[in-house]
Amino acid sequence: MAVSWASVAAPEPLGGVSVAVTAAGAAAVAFSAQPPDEVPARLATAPPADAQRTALVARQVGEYLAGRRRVFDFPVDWSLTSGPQRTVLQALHRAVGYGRTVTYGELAAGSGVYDAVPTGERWAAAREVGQIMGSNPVALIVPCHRVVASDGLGGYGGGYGGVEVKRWLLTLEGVLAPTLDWSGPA
DNA sequence: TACTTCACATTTT
DNA sequence: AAAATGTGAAGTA
Repeated sequence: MAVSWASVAAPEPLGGVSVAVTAAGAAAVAFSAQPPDEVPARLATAPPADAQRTALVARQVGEYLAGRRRVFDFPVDWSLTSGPQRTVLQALHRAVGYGRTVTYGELAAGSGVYDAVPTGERWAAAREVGQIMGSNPVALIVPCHRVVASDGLGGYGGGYGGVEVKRWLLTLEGVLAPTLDWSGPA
């Protein structure tokens, strides 16, 4: 296969994280310690990353999950995204740092993609942003977990248990107060 | 404050 | 064709 997978062990609700790395950067993330059997066709033809970079990505992600890293130095391979999705995700990646959050509506406005949408229909933009987050191929690195609903947590992909992951990540970053069952990244 | 209803584009069943 | 979706804002009690 053409991509290198950086697998990282992770605490509690995650279990593990795998990152697909191409020569351009991190292209996809899966919430499992074992890389998926199949990869998007786009990645199968992408130029592979050298072992050096793959190791770098694995190390930084590991440090982040351990609470010892706040920013990722490696670039993101946006080839799996397109159109408005790419615009929104890039806006998020650029504007929302560690320990910060934005609401779906704010991200929609900040990305500039929905400027033409009348104020009275902001909900539509917010919902579409939600869709984009849910289909974000580079979760974690593009911090889709830092996007919350205007009144609370909002949802998270990965089905039912997904929200648990979101909570864990936000607690890790100090956005949420630790809950009673919070055991920390270690 | 808490709960209900509406707005509506895509995607999945 | 029908239902659900990572929302937001306004209206009701």
